[in-house]
Amino acid sequence: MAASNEQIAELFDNMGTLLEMKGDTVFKIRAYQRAARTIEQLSTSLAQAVNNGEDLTKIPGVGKAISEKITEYISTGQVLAYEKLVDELPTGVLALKEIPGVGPKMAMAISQQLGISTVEGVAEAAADGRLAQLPRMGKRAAEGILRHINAFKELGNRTPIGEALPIAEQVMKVLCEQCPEIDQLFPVGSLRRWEETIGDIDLIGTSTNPEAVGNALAELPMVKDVLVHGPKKISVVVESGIQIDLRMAEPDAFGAMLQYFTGSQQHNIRLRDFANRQGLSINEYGITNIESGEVEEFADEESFYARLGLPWITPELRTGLHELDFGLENNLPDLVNATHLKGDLHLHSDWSDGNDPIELMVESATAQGYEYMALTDHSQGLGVANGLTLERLEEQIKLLRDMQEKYDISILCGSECDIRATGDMDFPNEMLAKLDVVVASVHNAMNQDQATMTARMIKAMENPYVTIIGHLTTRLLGQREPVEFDLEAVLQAARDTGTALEINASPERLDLRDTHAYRAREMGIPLVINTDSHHRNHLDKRRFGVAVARRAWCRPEDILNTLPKDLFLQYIRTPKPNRLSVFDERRVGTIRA
DNA sequence: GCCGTTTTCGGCCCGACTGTTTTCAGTCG
Repeated sequence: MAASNEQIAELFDNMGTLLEMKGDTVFKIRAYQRAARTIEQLSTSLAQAVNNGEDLTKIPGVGKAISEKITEYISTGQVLAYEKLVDELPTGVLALKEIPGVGPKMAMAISQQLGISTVEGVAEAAADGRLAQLPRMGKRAAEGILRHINAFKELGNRTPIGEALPIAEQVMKVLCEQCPEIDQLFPVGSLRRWEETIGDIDLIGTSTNPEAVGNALAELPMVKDVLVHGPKKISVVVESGIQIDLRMAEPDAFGAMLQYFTGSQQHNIRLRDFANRQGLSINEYGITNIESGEVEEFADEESFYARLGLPWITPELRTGLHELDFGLENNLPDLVNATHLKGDLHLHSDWSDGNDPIELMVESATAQGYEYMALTDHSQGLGVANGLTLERLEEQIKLLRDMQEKYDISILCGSECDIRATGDMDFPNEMLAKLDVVVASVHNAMNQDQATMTARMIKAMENPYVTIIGHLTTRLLGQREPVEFDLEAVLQAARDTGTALEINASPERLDLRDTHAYRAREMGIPLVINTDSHHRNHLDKRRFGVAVARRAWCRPEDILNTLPKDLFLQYIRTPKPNRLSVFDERRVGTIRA
């Protein structure tokens, strides 16, 4: 199994940390960290790039040295310079840095002076007083670390956006009720960028009485711990274990504050570097002319970016990878949003494992303003989900055709049909031919090796009746790893066969993920944003799928279910792969970076 | 270690907060 981009990114992350522990120059450390962040966001496989003999130094932040290390890792499975560093430093020291509040310096001190190499060991040393004996440590600092270890155990590192966003919305609502003097209050950070997982919930706001807002947050009933309580910044932990940071800003300088706290860190570093070259320096309060020392304030982000000669950049694109270059050329795409969607093509009813009767699902789709929807209950093979037999599916089709006359929305007959372990579909083609939409999904035999799984997926796409592949990788965020398959080969088959791929908006899936969707878009594969709703209230989870599409730089014309009804029906009624022409006609060019 | 509309050498984002400190290092984002 070739090294994945994630593994390579982790290696360079660790490399940076180890160099920091060793006391190497900060710029070298940053170079490794920057390369790690960039590699995480690549939409193509580095292993494949190396095998194709591509020039890796074209990747921003990757120069000669890092390029050689990537090649070494992919061809030999290790990097000698890294192994050497690991040997030089105390064992287990990397694990200690995982504790929030413990950085490289403290990890080294704990490791060298106390001989501790595990998180549990640190907890013991914090409890028995040894930790407090270290230089620049004390009782309070040791207590803080113990608290962090306990919180870390409870929740792990990051929270899926589907859990974090409702908490943020609830806290903001209660805070606004308690403090009527709040003028503005926004989520920022990874939440505003719609990342799939969230570290902390970051909020910023303006108020005529900012201190009162901070105090009110500390006093909220759901707050179980206050970590930091300064005049401008407050950090608390709420019951679910997630941390909330609140910063209060001056209204006249809100634009700079909003920009700064939205990040990402890499975006901000590149933006500040860009500003420096214009003789300007950026901080969260405004833009300073380095020569004159004059500070300009900005009430909104548009004017802030405009001062630097850039268009406003939507938060989903602020990764620090290509967005500044595209902005400079005024080439940023007009991204898809929820109002562009004209239908949802993956919905379950209580005929299989959904919660609600068909009528309620139809009404819910109508309430979203959709022109069409597909009911796609599970197929017979998925017994645990009460999958439909051939007979029940026939019955459902007849029912749906009869129901149609009562509704304006087009009700399409569909199935979420299992892709069997062999790559065969769970229903015979004679049955599939009677359906308008077939979403083909993997639900079992997920441990197949890469070659078998790849062949299985491609075989499914070669079926003339398969409209869409559902949740391609089958991952569950934080719970189940994606299945192993050759992404590039599968994407190529999707394009060749005229099979659409789903962006499953269910926040525990988000599958395709952003980088995969980015690559699929580049290859001209029709993408469908579906909610996979099992409840009438789940259709508005589309916002999570829309966010994935936006992070993948998708315009409305890159998304199949933005097609108006007539064109969409024309698409599904045209045989594969010729139906692609209906999709392609709307797309003028492709954004490549 | 990376990079170039000042540069192939000499720069490299910026500030808040904490705890242990009499001026600041470490961590975080």
